[in-house]
Amino acid sequence: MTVGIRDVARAAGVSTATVSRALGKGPVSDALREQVEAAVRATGYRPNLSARRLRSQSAQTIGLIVADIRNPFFTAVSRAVEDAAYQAGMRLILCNTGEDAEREALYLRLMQEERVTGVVFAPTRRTAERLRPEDFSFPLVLIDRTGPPGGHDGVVLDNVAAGAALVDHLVEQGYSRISGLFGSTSSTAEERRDGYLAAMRRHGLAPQMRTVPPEAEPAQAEVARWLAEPEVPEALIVSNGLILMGAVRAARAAGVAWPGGIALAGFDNEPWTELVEPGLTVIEQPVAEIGAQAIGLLFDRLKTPGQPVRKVVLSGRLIARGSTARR
Amino acid sequence: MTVGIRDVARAAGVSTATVSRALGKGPVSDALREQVEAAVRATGYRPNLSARRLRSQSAQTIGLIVADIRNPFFTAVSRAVEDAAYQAGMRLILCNTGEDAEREALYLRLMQEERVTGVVFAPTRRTAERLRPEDFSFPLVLIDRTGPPGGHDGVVLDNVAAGAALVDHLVEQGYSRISGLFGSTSSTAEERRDGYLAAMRRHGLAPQMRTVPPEAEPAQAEVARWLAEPEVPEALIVSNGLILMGAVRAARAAGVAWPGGIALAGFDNEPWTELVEPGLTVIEQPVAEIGAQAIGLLFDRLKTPGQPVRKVVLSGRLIARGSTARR
DNA sequence: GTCGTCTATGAAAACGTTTTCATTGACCGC
DNA sequence: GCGGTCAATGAAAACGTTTTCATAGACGAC
Repeated sequence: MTVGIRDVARAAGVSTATVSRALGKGPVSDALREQVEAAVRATGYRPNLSARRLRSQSAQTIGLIVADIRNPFFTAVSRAVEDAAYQAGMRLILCNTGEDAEREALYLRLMQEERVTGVVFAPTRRTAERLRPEDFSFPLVLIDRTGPPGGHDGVVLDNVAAGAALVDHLVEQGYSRISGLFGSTSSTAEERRDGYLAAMRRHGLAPQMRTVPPEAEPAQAEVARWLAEPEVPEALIVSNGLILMGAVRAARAAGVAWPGGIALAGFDNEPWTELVEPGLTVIEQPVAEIGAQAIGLLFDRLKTPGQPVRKVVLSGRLIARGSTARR
Repeated sequence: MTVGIRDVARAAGVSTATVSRALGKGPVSDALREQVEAAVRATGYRPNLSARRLRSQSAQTIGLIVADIRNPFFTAVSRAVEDAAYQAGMRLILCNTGEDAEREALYLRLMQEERVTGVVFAPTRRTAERLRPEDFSFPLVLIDRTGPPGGHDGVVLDNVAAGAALVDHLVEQGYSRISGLFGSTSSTAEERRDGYLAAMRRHGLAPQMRTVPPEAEPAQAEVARWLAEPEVPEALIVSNGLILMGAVRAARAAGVAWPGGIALAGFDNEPWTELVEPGLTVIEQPVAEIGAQAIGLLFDRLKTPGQPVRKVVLSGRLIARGSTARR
């Protein structure tokens, strides 16, 4: 039989109200608090969180919905969000959508049913467009991906600048036939593409772009096809870490070797990008900062709901390695 | 104002009991079910999961407690567990302990308070030893790490065999001065070490081992120190993917090059182990199978609680790559 | 000494569901 | 036609807490 607060109350010779107050922060005399704590130890009482949430109407829980936890970018951000949440005494529910709009809707509905305190969400472009604040009874903070302006608070990388920075770097290193391979589902990939495009125009170069589902396998297949065509680019910019991995595999399979092979640059400074020869040039994202800022925005909004919508834009950092060595 | 089941009932002109039955699988006439569904749509009703769990005494939730979600082994297992759980209509709570016994205790307590249906857990050795079934009101399935025999159901790799297989492989490739670097917190690392030891003895070779916290940085530091000593091993076997990464970094930093450098072999067939030259020899774990089996054991125990304790032992697969090329 | 204010405590209501129990009416076998 | 079984439904209890409201006593001001 499970032991409830009434069992503790009986054991301590007090009312359930007093037990509740002693365990929380209500006003209780030291003597009784002592008795209650002893009774809790004696009975092995564990509060029932469902009952507590139901009565107090506060879940002390935040939801985190990301595309794919296997993407190290999201793994890292999750850790930061988790740390910040637990610091604040909140629990975390983590969900993977696999970039699938249906599952996104499913999980958002779940969050409503859990009556969560707030949600941090990396939506696909399609979902981001239809996200209306009035549909949610909790604050929603978008990360990595952005919605229509003025909708929700958000934390994003300065993707346009980052995309342009990669082009500038490659031009500086002596490349001119620079192509781009971008993810098809997120606004983030679009912005990186916009940065790429703008920089290419600025340098008077002809852009050449393709689009692919943002995962390793499709990217590998696409790059393999590309490398088999007559006109192979001198350099390739890709829009995330998984696509970068696919590109490296395809290049390896096609026998491309460095130095002298096709130049490669991408996003996310994952550990392996340094280890794979000759080292991959990437834009490093401030992952911990992104997670921390997201929680910060969430708590701010809980405190002052009427506040104007804020978007925090963080800068990436270019890490140049051998894969973009001077031509 | 939040809309509850009584609002729906009023809108549909029925009792709350009928609404509950219509939404669940109770016996309701088609006409009323129709009315209720219309009322739900009209009111935008979303059930309150806390209330539902409280009354029905069933959380439909399973907990997953792992050491570190950044370890790709756990990332992969988590995905498998999550898929299986959602398939069965259960939600998942994911927790990171960072190999810290205190946080393990904290999260186990949390699981009690959430009144979860069951828990899948990768404990540190220290916690595994004190894990007593009678302390938990839900089934607990251990993965990757094992507890004292007969305590809890579990799914593990055949670590002894895997450790030995790496030694056999290296001997076959012509190595004899084979050292081992093992994680300090898990029973898994111990078993791999036992396999290493047994195989070394069987081959009449002198074992040489060190121990390190199972993360990349400490491993890198230890290997760097090791490489600076007068007696450098010909080959190094390490006990998990993070340690392997540390070892590779240290070797790179020390200017070790392949072929001819120190041979390296480890665990976990992560994507980058193939990409980093000359390819790393590893034991691949059946990660999806591990997750699926864990959920399977959990559900079996829920169905027949009295059942004897089962331990599923899965075999790893040796993937030979350039890092252990013939000497 | 009386009144008012404050603090600690207990009794009971409330949170939003599901489930039990009772009721109604329909249908069936005789 | 009558008792009996069955299905659908509603009223109300129950789940385990927190919170509101009331009460009793202690204390201070006058």
